[in-house]
Amino acid sequence: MNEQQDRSGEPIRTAPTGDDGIDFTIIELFFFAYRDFTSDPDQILDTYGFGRAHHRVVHFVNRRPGLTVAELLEVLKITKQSLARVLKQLIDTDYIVQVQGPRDRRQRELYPTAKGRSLALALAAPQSRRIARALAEATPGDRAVIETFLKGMVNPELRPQIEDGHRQD
Amino acid sequence: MNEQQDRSGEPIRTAPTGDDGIDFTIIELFFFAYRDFTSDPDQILDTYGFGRAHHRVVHFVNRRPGLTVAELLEVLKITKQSLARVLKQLIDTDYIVQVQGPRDRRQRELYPTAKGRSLALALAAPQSRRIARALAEATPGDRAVIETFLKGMVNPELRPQIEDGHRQD
DNA sequence: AATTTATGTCAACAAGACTGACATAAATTA
DNA sequence: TAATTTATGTCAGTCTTGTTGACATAAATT
Repeated sequence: MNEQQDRSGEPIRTAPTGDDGIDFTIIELFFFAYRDFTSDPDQILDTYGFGRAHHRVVHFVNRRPGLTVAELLEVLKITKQSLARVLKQLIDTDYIVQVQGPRDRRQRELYPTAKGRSLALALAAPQSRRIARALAEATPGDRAVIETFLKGMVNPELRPQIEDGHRQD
Repeated sequence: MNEQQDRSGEPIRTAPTGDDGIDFTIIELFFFAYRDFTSDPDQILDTYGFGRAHHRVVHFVNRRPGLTVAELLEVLKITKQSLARVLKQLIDTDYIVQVQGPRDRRQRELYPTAKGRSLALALAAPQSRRIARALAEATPGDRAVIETFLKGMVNPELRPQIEDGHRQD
């Protein structure tokens, strides 16, 4: 907050130099990469009348079969009202089923049906292909670098949640 | 579309095995990484009464000062009506100025003001810090691996557009 | 002079997030 | 047992950011 307005409104005609120490290259690559990464499943979802929100739900229910509504909300970091609409649709159309929790009967465990599993895989397939293409020339060591980088981008508190070991208790 | 419903509705209680060849690990890491990556600027934007759409506009106008409305639409891949709302706000509040195109006077070249440059840097700073943290243990070679990976995730047609050389014509 | 192009604007709509309020059943606590 | 808390569901309204379609204007091109 320094080189601010004198009497301002003046257009700045030069691009940021890099003296500011901002990593614009990766910031921008990350934006474009993620946008295209999500565009593959978006196209498929369209043909089902579903949106990105449905995708997320189907994805996590498939990855962690039996998670409860509360756990799903925790992972997605959305409100239950937001979840309710899409979850209801997915249940009504037999992609997901609810099972009353065995220990705690207030809980609803969420499971994919065969149809739901199938959809989840269909949505993941082009994303996985895109990743494979991006890794085509990479060595196994490169893969580890990328995973470490991506994990390092996640908020530290959330990292335990995303470990591959999230299913054994 | 095969292992579909018999009389279905049956919950599938097992997680996908990996036999399907889907790269769930990176798919999921990418989701969490991007979400947290965008959460930093989102918080700042809130205090300005701006949203993510404003961020994108401010970012690209700063990165490519003097781009035209049509070029901005092309980069963002949104409609002009979507852009209009947020661009108008940014112009009205003196973050961005329009300059009549010198060659073609129908065009509007977009430039940041000092205020706009300053906002763009403020929004990019925490993202850049997050990236630096994620790269903390990485070697210079690792950085190249990550850039190559991210670029490989972008649709091939768009890659020329995002090259660092996008400013010289 | 007629047409095309770059931009702007009006209106309506949709997805997916939000808040706040209230309902129900089951578990927990006093 | 009675009271409270918890897990889930639902109703209603709002906001941001995307969409389509239609039309207006000025400048460039044919």
